Amino acid sequence: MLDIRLIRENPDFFATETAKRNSAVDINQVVQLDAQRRQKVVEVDALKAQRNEASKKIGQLKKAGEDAESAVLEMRQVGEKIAELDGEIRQIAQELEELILHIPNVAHESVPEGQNPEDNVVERTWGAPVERDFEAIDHKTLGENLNIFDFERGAKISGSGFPVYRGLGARLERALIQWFLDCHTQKWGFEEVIPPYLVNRKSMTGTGQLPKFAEDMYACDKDDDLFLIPTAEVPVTNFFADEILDAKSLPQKLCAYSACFRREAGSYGKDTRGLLRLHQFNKVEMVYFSHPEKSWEDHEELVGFAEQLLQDLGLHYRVLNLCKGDLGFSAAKCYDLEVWAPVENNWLEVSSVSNFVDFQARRARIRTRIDGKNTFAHTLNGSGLATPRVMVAICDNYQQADGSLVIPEVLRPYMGGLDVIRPDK
RNA sequence: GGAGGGGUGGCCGAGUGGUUGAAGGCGCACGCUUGGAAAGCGUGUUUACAGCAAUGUGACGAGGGUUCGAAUCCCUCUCCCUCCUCCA
Repeated sequence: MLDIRLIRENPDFFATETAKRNSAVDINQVVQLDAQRRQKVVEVDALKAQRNEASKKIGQLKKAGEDAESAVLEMRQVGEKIAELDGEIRQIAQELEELILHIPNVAHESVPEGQNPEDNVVERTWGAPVERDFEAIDHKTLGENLNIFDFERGAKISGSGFPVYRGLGARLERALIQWFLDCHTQKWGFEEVIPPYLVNRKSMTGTGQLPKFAEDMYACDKDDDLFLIPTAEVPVTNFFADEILDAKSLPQKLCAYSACFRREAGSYGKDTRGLLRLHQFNKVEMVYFSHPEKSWEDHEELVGFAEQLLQDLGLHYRVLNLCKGDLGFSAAKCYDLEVWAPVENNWLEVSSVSNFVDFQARRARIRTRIDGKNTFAHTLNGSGLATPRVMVAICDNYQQADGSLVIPEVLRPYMGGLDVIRPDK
């Protein structure tokens, strides 16, 4: 959520910047509603001041046993006027809030201009494509041959987009998750949390999934008003909602494994093969609660952690600085990490590392006290990492001519020392 | 699911219709005291909105109602605790 005071001071800037991010919200209307609301507040505050004073006098009169009837009658009328104005203010405020909740964040100055994915800027590339002398097969075929994925049974149980990992595939998936978590907690100082997978409406609004993106989420029965999390970002960022964090404790670094659930409405038929786009997948998420003056440094550090994972896996990847038009709703800046999948002949997004500055913090009321003043903290997060496309990249890069799959070295301790998965197993 | 109890400031805790934004305590900050510290003493210490400011208004889990006036009375919801029931 943007600061209404800033919008009020510089409406043109916000109109231009939010338009670049495909916002449909009319900033003019926002400014007008805000002015209306404030004008009525001033009006009603004056009436309330009058009433408070009169009430005090009435109390004194009654205590002294004197007649206060005329003042009571007069105040009854003032009370009615106050109720009327309060109602109008509430309605305007609601309308205003609804609009503001739909306005995207404003991008940082280092974010490239642009509307399309082609306008994203490649910041750097690491590694190089594998070289080999045989025709590699796609991960779906490879995985089914090796009996490590079962897409048909997943579809039977739940539908397409719900894969089953089986046997050594299940173990490999678990190895990835555990190795990710161990890096975060043992090497980089994150505290691990295991959050709820169902969250309430307030939490979904706090991180910016609601109200705008309701159709992207699985929702439970209306009576419960609970939503399946699309990412651990939601429960973990809301961990400190409504709290005031000690500035000395920042950045607070939390990480979490969770299953993630996404309806992927509107992307039917896109990347449907195998593990490329799923309704349920596994991800380890990193979340930072940062000092407002340090969040940009922290953002670079965070993307570094995600990159380190890919480097340790020996996977060729690139880092994109997303342009304004491609940036997620809540982010002020976002790096996407894309891993090279040679069989797909494509770059696959495996991580998004975002700085939301105070956008989520204002919605979720996550604050910190700086020089005696309460200020919104900055929130950041990054995938570290989402497993499915990493698994695709491993399949694409680590398969051998005989149809076996070599286990990346860092994962072998988590596989009981196993170094290769063979078709006969 | 049934019965009961409770949500007040950073924390504990008083307060059942009228200068109570809130006693008292703890904690914290600053000052005095000290060679230094502790103790002691003094002062200060919630937050949002409007305003250049003085100041005004709102907020005692949330929302609604009664009243000239609500932390205090009524209704709905929510969360926590205890007991019973049920269950991995």
